Amino acid sequence: MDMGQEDPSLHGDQAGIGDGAKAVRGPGRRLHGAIAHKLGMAILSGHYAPGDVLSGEVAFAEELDVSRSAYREAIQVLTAKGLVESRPKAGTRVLPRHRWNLLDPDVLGWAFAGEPDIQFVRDLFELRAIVEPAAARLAAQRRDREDLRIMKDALAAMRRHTLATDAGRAADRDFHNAILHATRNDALMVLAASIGAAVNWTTQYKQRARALPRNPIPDHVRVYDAIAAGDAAGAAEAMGVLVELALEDTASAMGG
Amino acid sequence: MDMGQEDPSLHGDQAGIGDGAKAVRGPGRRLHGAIAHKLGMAILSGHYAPGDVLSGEVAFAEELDVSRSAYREAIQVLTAKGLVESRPKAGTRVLPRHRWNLLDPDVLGWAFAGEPDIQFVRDLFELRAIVEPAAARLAAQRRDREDLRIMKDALAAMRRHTLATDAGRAADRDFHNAILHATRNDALMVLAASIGAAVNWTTQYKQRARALPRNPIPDHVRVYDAIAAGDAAGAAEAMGVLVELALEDTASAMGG
DNA sequence: TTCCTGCAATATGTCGGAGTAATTGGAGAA
DNA sequence: TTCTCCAATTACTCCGACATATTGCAGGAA
Repeated sequence: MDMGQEDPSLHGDQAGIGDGAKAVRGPGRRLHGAIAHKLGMAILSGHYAPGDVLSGEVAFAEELDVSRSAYREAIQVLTAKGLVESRPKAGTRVLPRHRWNLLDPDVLGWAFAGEPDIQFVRDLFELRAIVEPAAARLAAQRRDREDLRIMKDALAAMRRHTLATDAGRAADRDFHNAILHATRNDALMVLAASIGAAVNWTTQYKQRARALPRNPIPDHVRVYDAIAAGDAAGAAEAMGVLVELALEDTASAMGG
Repeated sequence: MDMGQEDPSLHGDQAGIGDGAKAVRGPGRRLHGAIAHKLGMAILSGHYAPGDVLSGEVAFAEELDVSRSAYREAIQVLTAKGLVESRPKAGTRVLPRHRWNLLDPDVLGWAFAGEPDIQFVRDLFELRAIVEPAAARLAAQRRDREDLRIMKDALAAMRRHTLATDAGRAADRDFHNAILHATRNDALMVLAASIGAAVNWTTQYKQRARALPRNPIPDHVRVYDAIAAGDAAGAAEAMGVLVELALEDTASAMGG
């Protein structure tokens, strides 16, 4: 998924997408992947609107200074994610938004790479507020001893490092992932992991905007205790509180 | 799982992925799309297991009787959906299941193309049972007059045609889509639409397995009435009943 | 022996050009 | 005006060559 680590140098957002393509290409990232990344961000950021055509294969590939092969492979990636559609004689057009695979990890990453759309962030939090408490409920019913051990360890790590550090945020992810794993539901795991990764990206904003407004540990402990006790309703409610808090913090940090 | 190396001499109707590629290619479907479709189904059906390598670009492309370009574009599609990963010198390997974008519409389609995995179907229904009632709750709070009109029309069409006909099923989809649209949440819309499309695919089994075990219209009406009345809790509960019923029908039809 | 360094083999990645197929839009006829 | 057909444009496919990166082995040092 690779949520980004975008190259700050490409923020020169002139009229043309052209040139600078190779500058985006990080180590280990293939050329067509870089092109897809660039075009995906350009579409998600609104630089290209639905209905716009990406002027001809040859012209565009030449403008980006890459071969048609690399350009076409990038387009296949975008097509696979429902962002564009190519037809002979018509060119490749940006599809209407409702065709986009908004829950695709890469698409989410592109959406949050630039200035994320406020409404979309709210939608995601709303979905999270639906899914995560339900996940906690299932986890409370299905967790085993091993699940609880992992959660406990993650909680301890969170206490040690706090959410201000990378290690602390990693522990936070581990905790939530352990809950998802305890649901024994692959679809739920994939969904929550995608949303969580994208939304946690906004946590960086939150941390940057102001000091931690509240100690999140007690809320996490409450979730853990409910899951450990097998209290389904309690786990769902405690997790609901957690998501609600995250929403408030993010909203205030983004000026909502 | 050893599908990788095949003796090129046996060109009969072996279980190999090779040949027949062009036969799959329907009108309007591009060659690389057909390849991706074929390989995607082969992976989702377990023909290739996670960790298996798709033996060399050149060899595989030749086996499929397509050019390397077409094969590579297909691989990019699968890569974009998290099914495989290609590295120089190492080949393209099937990724572990937790990396797959299970909620991608195409991936869902491939998963349900053959014999869908029972556990996965249950996971999806569980997720549906979480998401759809929540969607109905939001719809009850946010619907406008236009939304209600569309739902009403769809309901009338369902009554006329019944779920045994294509027109009836289309009306059913319209009804549920109208509810999703009324939530004003794009992420929720995309998610529920994907799951619904995949799960409704199993409806075909259901219809084939036995006659409609129960008239679904009254349950739909109950959902509509609650949404129209702005009764959030009632809408969620009524929708929960609807999903539960669909689960029971599908489970019994699949030999659960 | 064990570990590290460097070289070479191999498969993926990228390139550019040639040829095919399909859709579109207009010319021409009814 | 409407329909049919043709031709131009564009994406699609194929091919052969080169670039690049990773792997694994060979050889030397500790």
